[in-house]
Amino acid sequence: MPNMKQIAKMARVSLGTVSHVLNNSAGVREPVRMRVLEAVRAVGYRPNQLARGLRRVRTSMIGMIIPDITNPFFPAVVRGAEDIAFSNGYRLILCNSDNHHSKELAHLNELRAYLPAGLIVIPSNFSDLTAQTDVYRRAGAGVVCIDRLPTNWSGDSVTANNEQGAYKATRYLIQLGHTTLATITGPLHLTNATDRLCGFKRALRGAKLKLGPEYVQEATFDKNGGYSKTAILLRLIPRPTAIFAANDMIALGALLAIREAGLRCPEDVSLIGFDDLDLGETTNPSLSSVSQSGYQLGATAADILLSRIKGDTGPAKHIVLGTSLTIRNSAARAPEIERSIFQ
Amino acid sequence: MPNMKQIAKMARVSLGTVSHVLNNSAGVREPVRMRVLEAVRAVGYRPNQLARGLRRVRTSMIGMIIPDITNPFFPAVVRGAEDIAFSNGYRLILCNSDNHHSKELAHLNELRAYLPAGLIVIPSNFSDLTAQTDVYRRAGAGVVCIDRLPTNWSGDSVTANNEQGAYKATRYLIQLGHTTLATITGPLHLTNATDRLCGFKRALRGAKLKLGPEYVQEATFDKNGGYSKTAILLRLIPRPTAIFAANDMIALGALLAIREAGLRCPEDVSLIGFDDLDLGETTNPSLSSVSQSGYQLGATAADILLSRIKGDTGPAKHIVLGTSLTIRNSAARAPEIERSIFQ
DNA sequence: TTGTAGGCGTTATCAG
DNA sequence: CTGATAACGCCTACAA
Repeated sequence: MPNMKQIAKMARVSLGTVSHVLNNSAGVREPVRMRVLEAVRAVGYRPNQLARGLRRVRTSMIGMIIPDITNPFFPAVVRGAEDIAFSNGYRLILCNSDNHHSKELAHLNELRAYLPAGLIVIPSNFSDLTAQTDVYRRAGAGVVCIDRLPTNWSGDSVTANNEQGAYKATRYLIQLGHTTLATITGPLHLTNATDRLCGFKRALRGAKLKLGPEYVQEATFDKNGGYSKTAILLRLIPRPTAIFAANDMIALGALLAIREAGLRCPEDVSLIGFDDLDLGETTNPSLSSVSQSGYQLGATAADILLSRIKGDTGPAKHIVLGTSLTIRNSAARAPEIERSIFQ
Repeated sequence: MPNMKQIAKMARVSLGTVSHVLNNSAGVREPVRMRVLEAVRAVGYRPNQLARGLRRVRTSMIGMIIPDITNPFFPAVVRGAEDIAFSNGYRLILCNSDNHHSKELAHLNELRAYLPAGLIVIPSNFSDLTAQTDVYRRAGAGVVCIDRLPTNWSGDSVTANNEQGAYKATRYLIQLGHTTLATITGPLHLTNATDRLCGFKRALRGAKLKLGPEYVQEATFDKNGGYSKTAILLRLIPRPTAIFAANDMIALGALLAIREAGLRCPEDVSLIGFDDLDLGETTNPSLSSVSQSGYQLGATAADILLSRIKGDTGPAKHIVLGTSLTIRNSAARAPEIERSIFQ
């Protein structure tokens, strides 16, 4: 690996001059500048990022901590962040927390040793991000929290408008004539789960519909969670004719449970998910879902982080991205009986 | 950020001693050792990875270059690699090449500046990895190539047994009574695509079945590719009664095309994919597919890389992972007519 | 067994 | 505008 000294010798200038042309840190005479650039090109020289980082006390790396890249919603988020980071000369160090706060903490601690310019994190369950990233903020590194927020988070954040998305979905179900609704929420210590529940409830209130607490089931954000809670919901009397699932994985499990109970979706039970994952297009029936852009989530977070890195010290930004309803075939008009009896 | 000097002062020893206990590079008396460790714990000291890397001319980072994290097969690969890397103290720098060799090259060049201990790469289309990673190998960094191999690759590699997987799938279709088969391959400059085609052909030869070249369609590894090529296949006379798709995304497109042609899967056309993605469980009909473990692919690559980093200088390893057939509902016995006419 | 000092490749400060 | 020179934090001969 060539280094600055060699470039300096080739260009017959001093070490300092090379540094100056590389960083535009001083006006260097054009002919000299060209000589240096020529040498750089000739040997394919690249500044050693370790030496640079050591000296500047900051690298061009961004730590990204997510629960699990294997969860179908997160790859797009990572991709969005990587695209923006890459095109600005930053690289992503990817870490999986498995939704476990102790693993998240381990990553947080070990990442510090690389002096990253900043962090983008989707907090784990029971994350104590606010306290744990204090070291970073004190060191001048930005921390952007996305998708869901830990309690007391007051730093930069990017989230989808979960409340609004859930509201849209629920209102759509109501407009289809459903009056006995149910929802399967995510873990309610996660803000995105509670926000979606709020949206669901607001739509119900708006339609003056009431429902007992047993029609709200809390589950993990996965297929199993959706499956087991749906089984419970389908045994209730009156049986719900429409279910709002807090994400598509839950909806997938719900679909399975509906089928196993000998019922049909959407004829007997309508279903709407959240996230609008690709797999929703190919299920049977295809899944109606609240659409949010994971890519945008990641890209926006990277944008904010870069602005912080460039020196923006303004107040915390809280970006909330819009959602839209993708209508496919998993929700239909309420069964006749329901409509005639209750309306 | 505390540094070694502070630890040395706290433990009342010299800087060198601290380094020795941290690296076990010299026998340090137990009481002194304890004093140092105590100080380390007290302030949460972590060796600065940049300084360490600069000095050692090698970091604990592994560069991972993949086509696109958004492709549903790759997250598992990344996860497998990350798990093994993490538990050995290594971190992953993730890069997306978008299957473009120039972007791959850019990543290759820029990653060098971080002095990664090694590289794990899924080569892009028309990759010239062999030449481009020469610098790395000369610098003593390992490079492991996975999933598909560029031409002339002679270094470490981990791939699935694509030929065998395709053979199993095709033989299964033949055993179901199909005699007019077709396949949609991936881009044939990719080794995994050609290997799968070879397996398909071997099974045909084994059953003494012949088929014209128009029954082999080359497509990109995605839904669109599968859709358009299936449309072509379905217009052939005699129409194929079974299609082996080189991956699940292609199969998904095929499913769509079959449905649009007014045909039923599997009654009119049987279908088998490759990769066994999660989404295959929820399609209608659910997708039979050749199963390969992306996680294992990534984890094995990381294992090999770590052994190289630890000094293994043995001959290149070529690990080939097994495949299995996951049977669901997209393939059925050949239609009666076909069986009676041709058998 | 412990301590000392040089240098890894940069950047930044400060003379000239 | 250009060129020495001193850190940055760590590792490793080598000396004690």
